[in-house]
Amino acid sequence: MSGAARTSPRRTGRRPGSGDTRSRVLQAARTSFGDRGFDGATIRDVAARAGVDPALVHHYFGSKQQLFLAAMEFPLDLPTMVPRLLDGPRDELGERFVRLVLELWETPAVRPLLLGVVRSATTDPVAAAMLRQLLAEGPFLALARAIDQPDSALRATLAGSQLIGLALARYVVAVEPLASAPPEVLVRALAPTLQRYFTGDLADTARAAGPAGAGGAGGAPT
Amino acid sequence: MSGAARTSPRRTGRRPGSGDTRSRVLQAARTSFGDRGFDGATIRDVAARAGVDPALVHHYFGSKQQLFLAAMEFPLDLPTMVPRLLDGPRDELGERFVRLVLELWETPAVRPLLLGVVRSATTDPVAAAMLRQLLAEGPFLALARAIDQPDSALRATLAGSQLIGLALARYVVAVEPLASAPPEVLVRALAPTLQRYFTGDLADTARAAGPAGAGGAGGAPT
DNA sequence: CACGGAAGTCATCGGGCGTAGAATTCATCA
DNA sequence: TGATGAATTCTACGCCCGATGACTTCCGTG
Repeated sequence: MSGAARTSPRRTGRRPGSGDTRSRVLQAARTSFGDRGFDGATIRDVAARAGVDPALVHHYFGSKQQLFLAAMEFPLDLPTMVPRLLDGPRDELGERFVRLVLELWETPAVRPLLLGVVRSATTDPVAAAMLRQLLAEGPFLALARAIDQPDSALRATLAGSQLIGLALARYVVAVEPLASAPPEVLVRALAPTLQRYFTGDLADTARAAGPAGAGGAGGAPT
Repeated sequence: MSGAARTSPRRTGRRPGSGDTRSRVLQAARTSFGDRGFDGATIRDVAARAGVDPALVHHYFGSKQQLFLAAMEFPLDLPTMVPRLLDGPRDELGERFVRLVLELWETPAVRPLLLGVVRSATTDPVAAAMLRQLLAEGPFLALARAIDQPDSALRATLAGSQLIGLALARYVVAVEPLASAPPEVLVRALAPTLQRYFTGDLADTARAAGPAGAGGAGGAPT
């Protein structure tokens, strides 16, 4: 009754770790941040999903913020992405771009990442900065710059607004029938919009294709 | 020393209320939810902004959820809004719609409300349902239905995706130069997009205006 | 003037959070 | 073999949250 030395339930200390613990934690963090956003996710939940003690998460990543940064750092290879988008008929550029973005969102390994950034960006300043940079300095701007048109910065953010809106409506809020529409339908529906934002006349109100450039477009002329 | 009846610092109980306390709490809730979203906002913060005890907020609204519902219930008069949008040249409909939405966002009394819904919708299910309903059953659908075109539900959500994306990029994340662009520039830039989503050919990929309807559009056919 | 209900405050409970540090076990290498 | 450091767990601190209930003060009504 007093000793209980042999069957002591003291199960502390290191267990024969499987070795991939750190990446399991990272993966758990991605899905947790993706499901709940930065504020909603908790270190305890991440640890539970990874089958690990919460303190271990801290041991590896230091703080919740650093865990978020480590988990959301996605492998977008821009230097090879942009040339591939520019390769092909210029008037199919919008179509190629929409298709690429949709493919990214439909990729199971990538979606939680994007979800995490979008879900967090509405309340967390760090995540907001990440999204801001993605839309204003990422592939959107690179693409807009590669095209010989004025107002490339404005064009990039216009394209970004349409695609982030699509993502929000389709993947975050799940508005029907947008959420269930086949990707190819969306490509056909969105391609002309993107095409126009990148290469079209922004002052054209569609009904009267008047002389281009009249009034121009405000914002930073880049 | 013992009595202290007259100058007793016991300042509890009701104060000669100014009468508009309840609406002050509501207003504080709007700005708090608008700034931080549902999860980020706290009843204590709302009470502090209203200069009131936190328990009073409960006394009035019961729970945080009910407070949110009461604060976000905005006065959008759809029955008079939709006819006004339909009144005028049909090929300027996109332009009128963009202008109306921008005016709403630029109205100081309305912006915190919209901000609150958008900021909360990415993580809170109730807010997500509100946004879903706004995009799929609100003015967007009413407008799309009023136009004699197939796939009105899909058209409505496409228009919604562009405008919610604009809101997210311009007002929530503040992507430049989109955030500082004059409204009129955005009207000109976005009007053709909305016009096409409502009245155009969704299967048209812009470069080849082939026979309409080929392939149609998926999702619910209404 | 009595009184009941509304307005308002206070104190507190129970719970979840991020973070920290000590303790323990395992693997490796001199 | 002995020691050293990394991997892992336990325990706990301090904080803030939403919610509750008792209490006090004011006001309108009869």
